[in-house]
Amino acid sequence: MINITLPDKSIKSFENNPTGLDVAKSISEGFAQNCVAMEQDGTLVDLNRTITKDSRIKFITTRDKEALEILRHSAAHVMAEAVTFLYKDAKLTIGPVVKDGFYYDIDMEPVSEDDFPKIEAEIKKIIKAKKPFTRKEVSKSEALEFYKDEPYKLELISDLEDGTISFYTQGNFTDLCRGPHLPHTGLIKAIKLMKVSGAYWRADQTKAQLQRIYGTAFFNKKELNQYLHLLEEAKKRDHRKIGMALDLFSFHEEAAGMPFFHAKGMDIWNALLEYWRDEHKAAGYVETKTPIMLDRSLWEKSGHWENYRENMYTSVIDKTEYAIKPMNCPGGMLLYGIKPHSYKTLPVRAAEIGLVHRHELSGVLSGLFRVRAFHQDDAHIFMTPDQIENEILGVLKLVERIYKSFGLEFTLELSTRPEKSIGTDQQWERATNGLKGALDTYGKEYAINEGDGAFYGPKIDIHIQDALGRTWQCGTIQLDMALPERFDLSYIGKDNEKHRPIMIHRVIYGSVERFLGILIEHFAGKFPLWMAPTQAVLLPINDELLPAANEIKQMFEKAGLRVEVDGRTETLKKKVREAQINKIPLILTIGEKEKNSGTLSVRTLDGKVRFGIKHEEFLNTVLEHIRERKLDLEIFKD
RNA sequence: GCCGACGUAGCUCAGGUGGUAGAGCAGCUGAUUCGUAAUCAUCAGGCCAGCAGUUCGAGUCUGCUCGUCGGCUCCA
Repeated sequence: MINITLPDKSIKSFENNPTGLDVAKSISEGFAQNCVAMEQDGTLVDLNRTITKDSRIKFITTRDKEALEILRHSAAHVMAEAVTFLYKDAKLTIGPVVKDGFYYDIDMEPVSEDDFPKIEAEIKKIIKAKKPFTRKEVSKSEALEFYKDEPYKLELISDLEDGTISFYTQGNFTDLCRGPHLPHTGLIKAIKLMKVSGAYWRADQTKAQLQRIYGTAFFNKKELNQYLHLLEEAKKRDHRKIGMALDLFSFHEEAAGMPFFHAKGMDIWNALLEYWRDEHKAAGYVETKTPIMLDRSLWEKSGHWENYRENMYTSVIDKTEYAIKPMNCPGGMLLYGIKPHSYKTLPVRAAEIGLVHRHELSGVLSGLFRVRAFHQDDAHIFMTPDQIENEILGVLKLVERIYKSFGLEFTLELSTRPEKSIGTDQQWERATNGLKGALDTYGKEYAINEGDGAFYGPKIDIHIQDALGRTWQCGTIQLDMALPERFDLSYIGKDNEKHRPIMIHRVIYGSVERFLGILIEHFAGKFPLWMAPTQAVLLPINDELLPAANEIKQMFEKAGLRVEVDGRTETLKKKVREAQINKIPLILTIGEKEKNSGTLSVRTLDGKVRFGIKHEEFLNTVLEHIRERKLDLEIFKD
């Protein structure tokens, strides 16, 4: 007699040892069909495992998050079967589940995406056959014997404990695997191979080059199509494409990884920084600027020469060695050090839009997202220990204001002391508690990454979520216990003694370049009015109206708008079309009627047209919209 | 840096197996003067990323360099 306890605390009893599937079926046939695995006393196992003792069972259905991982893991096995069937010499290595699907690293002849249809056809056959996955536990010696011709598997097995090794078989294909798996291959309703790339065995360049085949799988076609649609949407929004199309920036061979900003790109840039300065001034920051090239001795003092040398550009002039700054902090330390400080004048909040250069590996460069020269919206805050909590709280509030103003949601992560670190236990405790205290007071949920902090202090990372639901780490607040020490910074306390200030580095945009790239994709190039490079374009209906359009342009420019006139002798249709494609928020048409009545017809990017808007009304509405940095594209409401 | 793919007009792309380059859009010029997503015609535009090599002959084949794109963290 076996008693099964279900999550709702109900108990089901069975005469003979049931499988998980039997239990699921006893609930209902329909329910059983949606089950992919189960948790037996908290351990994830196969649904077709026989239950031999009283257990707590929780079923994993296709709706659970774990189910997708199991599905994709099974899909990886199916792909491996297909590949080994088609390529007899292929040697399997590992095939894990990743964020958007799965991959399998295989030692085989190079394949390309052209080979996918062939492999996918084989995969479809395997799925159609509804082959059951069966688990077999084997001894280490059995496993080694089974894989005597598979060097990678032998290496994997040799790292495993005897008694913990299991094989999974579907049809004629067996793979070393911890499991669990789907009941059978037929449950993989939607699978697609995505791409191939090279990868090294154990990510080691000295080892064999493997073929990494990426795929993804879902429980139904609809979800797969949604995922593919998202990828397409992301592709359309690619900031590199939009940046080119809207004439915002470019890259040149003469300076790989270092963006050139065009006039229109600079309009956005300036709008971003103007906003940033407004917020920082209001939050009690001062703005500073330090040189981009500093003497080697400074980098030795800061520790960068020792730890960051391979990423730094250097130059020798007059026998003196300089390094171009990869970070702003050492310069910031010098600024703090130029005069004595008192506890009365702390905290010091010194911001700097610092241009930094880092020699990133050539293969990792990617548009504005990964560059070699970029601006950090840095700030160094120097404070007394009892100011930590309040200062961090202040940064968190500023972060919230700024991200919210772009319509970006965000999440927080606290990273604590890593194994390799400097400082005393007491220092770390005080610093970490300061960050925690601020986070708790702030009140938003946060995750904790134990041991993920920098060697010089704990940190809070801020992840933003864009309009497509993708996440990016931009902001970070790092407490630094090393640099004040290395630069011997101090302040005079109430006791008239010298004390070491606490220092944090923090960025909110992170890299201005990268943040701009994220915003391009977030807004799909349709920037809110206050950021848009060209805010309004005037379209005279015929050449006679061109002088009138130019007059209005001058008036609007005086009022502070970025306005253009499209004075070409083209049809209105064409000029409207191009203005729409260029994503200009306000498309203003001027014909005889408008000229005579001092009005405009206003078309916004949503395609709506409003006629007969007086110049004054237009300016009032638009200037207010800009002043308040509103996000909606529908600028005029009915 | 490593692996793979790619690099042709300002942009998007065609150019089997080698025989000194083509389209659409953009641009110029002309006609059209037009009411909310493409008016018509004409013209011009290229050291085929760069450097070597094979060849009578290279956009096409080979090697190298530069650049771009996708990977290189996810451990059966």
